[in-house]
Amino acid sequence: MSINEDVSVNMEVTILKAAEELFLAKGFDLTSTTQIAKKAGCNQALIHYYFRTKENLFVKIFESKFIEFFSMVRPERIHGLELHDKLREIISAHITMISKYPSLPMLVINEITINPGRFRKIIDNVRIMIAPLIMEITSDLNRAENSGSIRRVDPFHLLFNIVSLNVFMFIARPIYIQVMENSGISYGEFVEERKEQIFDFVWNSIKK
Amino acid sequence: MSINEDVSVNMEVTILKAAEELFLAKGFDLTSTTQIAKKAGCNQALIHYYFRTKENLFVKIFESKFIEFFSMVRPERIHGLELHDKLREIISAHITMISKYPSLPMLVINEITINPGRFRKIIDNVRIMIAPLIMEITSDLNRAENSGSIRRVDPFHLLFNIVSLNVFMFIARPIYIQVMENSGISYGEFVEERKEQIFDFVWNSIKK
DNA sequence: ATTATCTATAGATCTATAGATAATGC
DNA sequence: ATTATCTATAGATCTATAGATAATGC
Repeated sequence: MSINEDVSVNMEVTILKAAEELFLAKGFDLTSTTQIAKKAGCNQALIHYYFRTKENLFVKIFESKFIEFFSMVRPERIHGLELHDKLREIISAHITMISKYPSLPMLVINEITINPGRFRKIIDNVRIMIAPLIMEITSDLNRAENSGSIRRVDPFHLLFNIVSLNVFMFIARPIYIQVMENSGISYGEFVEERKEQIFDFVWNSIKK
Repeated sequence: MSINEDVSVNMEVTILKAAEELFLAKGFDLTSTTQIAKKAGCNQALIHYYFRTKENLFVKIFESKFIEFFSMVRPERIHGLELHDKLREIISAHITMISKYPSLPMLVINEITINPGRFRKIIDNVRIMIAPLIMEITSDLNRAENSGSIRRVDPFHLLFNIVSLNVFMFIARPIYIQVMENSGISYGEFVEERKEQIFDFVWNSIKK
């Protein structure tokens, strides 16, 4: 049960790891400092010694995961590509990125539902980080449209479609697992399959 | 605050209404019987008099919403239609259906995440209810494929795509509202717009 | 000396029940 | 008499803090 048996390691870090695991799996409200302490292998008071409040600990983890998550977005890598390859690359990279923290989308949505405003700062940052990507795609779409290689599409709806397709499978994972339980195909295989399927679906929809 | 000032009305029903509103908005764990009692305008013990446990009350509401939700699926209405119109109709009806309880998808996913197995019975029912719809769509797709009006598509992935597109906007509603807050377009308008956009996106993807 | 860790506990929930009182149906 | 509603409270959390003890760095 305890995350780290090696006493020589910093207990502050051990607590962070234990808390991360629990917060990602169950969210803020359903995780207790008692559970975190048990998993980290210390007593509950030590958590407050290092982080003062449960909220502090949560925000620390939440922000660091968020930054790590969005720092995976590397728009440079896709710069020179054709629209076709660029979209394939974006979809695949986005799904790979979420795969690393499959419960993060759900956590973000839940926490924003429970406490909108708490993450305004974070949302603003995300908006700033993804703005250039959106601008680039928009102008790519316009160019492709004018050259006649794709039909006329609304960039906002196209991006919303892609995000819906990419994220939903992670949100619905527990249902998928229950419904598909003896279908012989694992969840990881399904995710890989979706990368191609989603790209094909998107590309067939916009190409002329 | 209290849901029903009319004393002549059955308090059992008033409690159910108050509980429904709170459970749908915040889920099982974040709703307390104390809050339900406050909203219903009675004391907390009365809830246990009528429903014995909080869990009983929750399951009662959850199951009734689930049944109401899926009873809106009326596959007869789309029977005679061409694939093109049938898909348009299914997408529009599905979105309308969710619009009535926009927080239900989130609730279902959260509860299944927290307690998989608790809703096995319900999931089995859903599987049985939607099976004929899936069969029908599958054979329609095969027919359209053979007649050359659409390209070859995997029915499972197509349906998963449609569900992703239809449901995600409701799941992500709190984020959408925060991000789009002064964009001038209301959430309801956005949902209406999505009905057309999703259908066009889907149809363009599969048509030949 | 300072920092890390523990024990103990206050104060705030929350669910569920026991038992008293009020309202209703014969 | 029966059913509906209330008050009071037990017992189980949970977060946060105070204060004691153990470990570490000079």
